[in-house]
Amino acid sequence: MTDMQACDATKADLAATETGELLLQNQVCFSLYSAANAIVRAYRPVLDAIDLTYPQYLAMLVLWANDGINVKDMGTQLHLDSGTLTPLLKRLETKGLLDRRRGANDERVREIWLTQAGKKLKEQARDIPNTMFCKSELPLEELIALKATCDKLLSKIT
Amino acid sequence: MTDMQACDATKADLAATETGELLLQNQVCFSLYSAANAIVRAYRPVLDAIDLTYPQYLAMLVLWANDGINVKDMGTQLHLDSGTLTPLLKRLETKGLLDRRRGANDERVREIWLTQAGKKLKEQARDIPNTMFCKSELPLEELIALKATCDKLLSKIT
DNA sequence: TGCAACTATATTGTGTGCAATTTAATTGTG
DNA sequence: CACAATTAAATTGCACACAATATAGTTGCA
Repeated sequence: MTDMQACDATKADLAATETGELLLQNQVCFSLYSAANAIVRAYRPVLDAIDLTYPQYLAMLVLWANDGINVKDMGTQLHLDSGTLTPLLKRLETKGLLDRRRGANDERVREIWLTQAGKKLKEQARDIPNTMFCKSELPLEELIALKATCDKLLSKIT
Repeated sequence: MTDMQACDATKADLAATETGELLLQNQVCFSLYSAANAIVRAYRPVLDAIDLTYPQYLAMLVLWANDGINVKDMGTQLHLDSGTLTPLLKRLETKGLLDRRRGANDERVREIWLTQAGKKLKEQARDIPNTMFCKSELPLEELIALKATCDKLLSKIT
């Protein structure tokens, strides 16, 4: 009743042939993909004020809550790997927001530490969540439900 | 009661200071962004079988329903611009799936026409929507609600 | 009709995402 | 203790997204 309920062959065949599953209009994933792109676009003017991209802002969120975290643990939180994070963190280092230090015990590990400028930026970011909330113009309950479904979907397909 | 309900200053201040809005765990947008990335990853092994990326697959969906569409109209449907679509369509042309013809009436317009191989690929893609539906392991109703909220969000922030 | 405004596409440059591979350091095991 | 297996980052290569700009081609209107 839970796992396979969605994969009943008869249901699936009916859906594919009669409701046009190969139409863009019927693709949940496309809606999610488009909404995610739109979110990054909507953040842009807001984040321009503090000279961050959206992924850079996410990395800063992690650091503001976990100063000194290493690349692997940041990657676990952000669902991103070193191929994405290493150059991103180098750019934030160039901006003077953080330092990338080798771990004292384990030379393989790269610890990411906020600079004073990096810590200070948190104050300027204080209003961003509410600004974006207002941009969405969606009821809080609907956003909460959206987050719950996205989190569930992520855990299922990862 | 509708537009500004979310932006009440007192509510917002409370939320920011007391519930930690600058925490990754409380970011709806981050969940959406991560789920969208995960979707592209989940499509990869499925689409490898027909040698398409996820954005290329979306472009093919548009073409299978609108053969001969131009770049601008495809961009409207996909919420993507020529900066993204021109190189993507060139890659699909190189694969032999489509032709890029100049419009007969208007030389500025680029019409995209499926080749025989491009049309034939639709048969091989027939099962993909259901395969992905099964991967998600989410009830149909929840996916429908997810799509509705994403579509609403997209229209609000665009 | 001339030509400025507009439109469709293409190009350039920057920053992701991510698979695959490489490099260097650490750990487990005989 | 040697050394294969493992691990953390970094690197490489490719394909997006998208802002900004460039290039043609078309249209409107004085």
